[in-house]
Amino acid sequence: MPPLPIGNAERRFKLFLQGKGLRVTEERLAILRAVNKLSGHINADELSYQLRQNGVDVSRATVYRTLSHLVEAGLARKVDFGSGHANYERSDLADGHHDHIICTKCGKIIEFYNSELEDLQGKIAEQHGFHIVAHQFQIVGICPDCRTKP
Amino acid sequence: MPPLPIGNAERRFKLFLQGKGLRVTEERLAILRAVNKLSGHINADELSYQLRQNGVDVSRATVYRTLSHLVEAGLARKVDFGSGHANYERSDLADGHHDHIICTKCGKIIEFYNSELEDLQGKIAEQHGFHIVAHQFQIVGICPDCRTKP
DNA sequence: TTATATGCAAAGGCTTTGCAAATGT
DNA sequence: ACATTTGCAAAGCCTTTGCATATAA
Repeated sequence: MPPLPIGNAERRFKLFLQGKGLRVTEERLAILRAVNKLSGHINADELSYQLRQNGVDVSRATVYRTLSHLVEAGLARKVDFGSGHANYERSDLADGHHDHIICTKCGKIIEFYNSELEDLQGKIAEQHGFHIVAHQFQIVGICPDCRTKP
Repeated sequence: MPPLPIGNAERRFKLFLQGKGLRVTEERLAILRAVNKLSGHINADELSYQLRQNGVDVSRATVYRTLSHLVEAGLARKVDFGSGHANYERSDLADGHHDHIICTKCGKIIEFYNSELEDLQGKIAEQHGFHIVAHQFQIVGICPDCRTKP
């Protein structure tokens, strides 16, 4: 008998909410689903718009409040590209961690995972006596496309 | 005969300004000096306040405008810790590049330089065909002090 | 002299918050 | 039933901008 499908984001979110005495609302589930469908990044405004396109009408306030919960529940990550607004990405346990390369010309964002980097992070933290919580690594550069074009 | 003291920030800034047809004003020099005295980070508001303490009265608007110039001139770096406001640090050529470890408990920020990381950055960018402009690396964790205290 | 810089105050984004109405438990 | 959530609109931040005045070149 195969194990139940674990890592189910919806169930995890419900457990998280219930565990904190918070309520499982349609709005919260809709936002979770939208985030969970993401392959890249999104900001609160885009998320609001996308939900509305799908017939779900949630206020920006609720989007912001729910995104915070998702981050706290470990189901989303907040990433800051210095653009003036926060971006969010899905953080499925199966996805694992990744970092970003950003093109300054076209704004393209590429995700990558590099195990050497993960190891190095640990070494550096250790050297300074820190207990790691997370890290953020961003490379800013010019992508192949923009290098060949004017 | 020893060489002239090179890397003089004030002279560099003047050359930068003149080269762009911009003017060398007292306000701009005062802001440059304040940034150049920094050992850590500062945001626009703190910088404004600090200048005022020293008897220099510059508006926040000018502080923002000048910080942009300093960054463009390569004399300051803008760093984003996701705190909702931008931080700036001195970027003396002699200082070289460095990254940050941030304590989530007390907010302490430690700077470090790691050559392996610099190399790795190059490798990763190359793998994706990017031409590097810069990178940002931040480790978020709990510092030794906060680990021993409650 | 003349184009640029400054300061002020207003406007702009993004995000948070207070409150009454709606809703999950 | 009742505490929590939602939506709305207002308020809060940080940052940028328009415009008249001041100033470097």
